Amino acid sequence: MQIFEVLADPVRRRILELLAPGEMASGEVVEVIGAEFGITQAAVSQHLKVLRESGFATVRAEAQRRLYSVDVAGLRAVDAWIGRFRNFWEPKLDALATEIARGKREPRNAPITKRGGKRARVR
Amino acid sequence: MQIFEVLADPVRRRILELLAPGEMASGEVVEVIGAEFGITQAAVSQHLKVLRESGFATVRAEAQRRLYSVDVAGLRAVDAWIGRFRNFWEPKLDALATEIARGKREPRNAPITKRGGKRARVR
DNA sequence: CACTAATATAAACAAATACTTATATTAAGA
DNA sequence: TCTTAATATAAGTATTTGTTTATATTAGTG
Repeated sequence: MQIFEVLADPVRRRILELLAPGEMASGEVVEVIGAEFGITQAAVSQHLKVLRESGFATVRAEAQRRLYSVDVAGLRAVDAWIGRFRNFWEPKLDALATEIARGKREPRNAPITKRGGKRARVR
Repeated sequence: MQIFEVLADPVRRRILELLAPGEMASGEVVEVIGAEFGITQAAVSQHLKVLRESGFATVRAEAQRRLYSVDVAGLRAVDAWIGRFRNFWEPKLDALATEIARGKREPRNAPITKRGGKRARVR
């Protein structure tokens, strides 16, 4: 399953939120998710499997219990894709945008001459 | 459609990549996506509709053409959700991490004494 | 106005997937 | 070893959704 499809399901996103503070046993996840979404243990277990196999969660055994934790691999991959668009709302990091930002800052430093307004850069 | 489901489709993700450099006519998108994925104009048009209605793209008309652009709303929303986990792989932003970062900056200002190298901060 | 170009929409269908119930696995405890 | 606890897996089903073909819309052109 593709990483973006993994996050497409609200139950799986919620499970990741539950795991965020620290590891959690399958049973505890079943309780919370069961209460919130009204689905069975089997369904939750299948979601946990998806999270495991797609790099969003890891498990360790402790007796019969399975303790799940967040695996950053999947989340980082998603973040990396989004990151290619981040300069759209955070132009600071872009080289060109740095120049633009400097241009925008000029009016602040320049003495007020004749109401420059928007028509700077008249060639 | 939920924002994460929007990104779950590889065609829609690719369309957003195509729009990233700047606006693009529907027809151009159809050409590229059609070549890459082998789907029809109708299919692409429906994907564009999804992107529109979910806040990932905007359109403006120019004669019969529809020029699509990236809308950051959707992407920001996704980024915000991911952001809640970012401290897993970028602990810098954390309050505690800020202090650590300040500590790391010290050697830059401090005069070179005895080949500081990596072992500063020996308490 | 008839025709073409560019795009969107409708209807129908097939594949994917999130669920269910039922059962299997694995470990601890009497 | 029998039983219980905790979790996973199997099989079946219904819903969702991405696609296609066919048609509708909207704007320019002869």
